[in-house]
Amino acid sequence: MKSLHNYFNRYTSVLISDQEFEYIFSHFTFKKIKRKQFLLSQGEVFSHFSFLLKGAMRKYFVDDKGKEHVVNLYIENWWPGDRESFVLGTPSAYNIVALEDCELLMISKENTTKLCRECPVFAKVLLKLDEKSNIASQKRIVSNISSSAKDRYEELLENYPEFLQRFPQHHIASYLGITKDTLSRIRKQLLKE
Amino acid sequence: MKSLHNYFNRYTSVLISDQEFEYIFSHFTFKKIKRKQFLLSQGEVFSHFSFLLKGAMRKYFVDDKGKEHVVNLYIENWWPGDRESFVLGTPSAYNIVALEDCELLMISKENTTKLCRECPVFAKVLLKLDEKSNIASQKRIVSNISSSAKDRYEELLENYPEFLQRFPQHHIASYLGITKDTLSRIRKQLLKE
DNA sequence: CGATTCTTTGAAAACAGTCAATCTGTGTGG
DNA sequence: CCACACAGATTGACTGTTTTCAAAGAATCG
Repeated sequence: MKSLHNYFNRYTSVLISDQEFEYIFSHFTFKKIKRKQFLLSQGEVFSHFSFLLKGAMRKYFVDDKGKEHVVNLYIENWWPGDRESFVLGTPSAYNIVALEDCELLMISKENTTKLCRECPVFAKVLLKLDEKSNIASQKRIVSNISSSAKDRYEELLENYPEFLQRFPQHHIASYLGITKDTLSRIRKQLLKE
Repeated sequence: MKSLHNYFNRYTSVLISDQEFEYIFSHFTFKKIKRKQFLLSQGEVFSHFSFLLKGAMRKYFVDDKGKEHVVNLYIENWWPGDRESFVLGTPSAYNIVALEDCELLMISKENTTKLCRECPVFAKVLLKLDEKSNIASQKRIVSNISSSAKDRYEELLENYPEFLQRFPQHHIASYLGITKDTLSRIRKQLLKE
C-alpha cells in the first residue's frame, strides 16, 4: 500500500527508504469494516494504531443523560483510535463506528514497541504524529474557549471543507459542541450574508 | 536540581540513572523570571522546552476584539511553552507571563535534538510528555464540547484543586471559556448546595 | 493610606438548547 | 414504478444559560 508510505513522507517529514518501509509495513494488518460496524466499543481496551485508508468514521461517547457527543471525525489518512486506552491500557470511554465502508491498516501495541526499538525512523514518525496531534488539539481548545458557535463552524469550513460532504450535519454539530438545531440556524443565517 | 529528575522518574515511568541524568541536566540552563514579566511574547519564536521549578504562569492570547483568552495555566512541574512554535519554528500567537516570581529550567531546540540522538531515554521522556499532553488535551476537548460551565468548573476543582489557591478567578474563568461574572455566579450557586 | 486588582451583583440582551412538528431526499421491497 | 420507511434537515415557540455593561464592594500591596 503506497498510501501509508506517502503519508509518512509527506506529513511527517521523515524520509523512509523502500526497504525500511517494506519492513515497517510487514507489521501492519489490513482490515475492512462495513458501514455501521464498530472499530471500538466503549469498555474495550484499544491497543492498536490504525490508519484509515478509505472511508469515514466517527468517535463518540454517551453521557450520563444518554446523549451522544462526537469527539472526532475521521476520513482518509487519519488515525482513528484512543491514545489514552493505548498508552495506559485502560478500557476506552469511546465508540468508533464506520459511517461508510472502511479499509484500515492496523498495528498492535507489541509490534509498535518492537518497531520503535528496531527502527528509529518509525519511532520518529510516531513522535511526529503526537506533535501534530498536540498542535491540532491546542487549536481546537482555543477555538472552543474563545469563539462563538458561528465562528467555530466557519473555522471548520476553512480547515476541513471536506467534512461537509462526508458527514451529516448533526454529527458536525455535535463535534462542534452545539445541537443540530443551532447549526441549522447558523447555516441559514450564513446564507443570508 | 532533583526536581526535574524526580519528575522524569515519577511522571514518565522512564528510569534514568544519576549519571545519565547529570548529562541530560548539563544541557539545561537555569532562569528566573519576576512576576509580570514575560517568558514569551506574541510574535516571537519560542524554541525551548521549559520546566517550571517554582512559581505560576499563564499562557493567553488577545483576540481581534482585544479580549484576552487564557489558554493554559502552569504551576510547578509543568512545561510552559508553545509546541507549535517549537516544532514548526513559526512565530507564536501566545503570551506567557509570570503571575508569581518564577524559576525555570530551559533547554534549546538544538540541545533537545542533540540529546535525543545521544540519549535514548531522553527521547523516550519527550515521547511520554507528548502522550500525556495529548491525553490531557483530549479530556479538555471532551469537557468543552459536552459539559456546561458549571460542570466544567467542578471538573477543574476535582482535577486541579491547587489552581484555586494559585490563580485569580477571572483567569480560571477565561481558561474554562466563560466570563468572570458567570464563574462568580456559579460559585455562589455551589455554595448554596 | 491610596492605588490597583479582584470579586460580586443587578438588569437587560444575546445566545443556545429543547421539544415537537414538518419537510426533504434516498433507497428498498412489493 | 409506486408506496413506504427511514434518516436527515428545518422551523417555531418556549425555556434556560451565558454575556454584557456598569457599578459597587472586598482584598491586597507598596
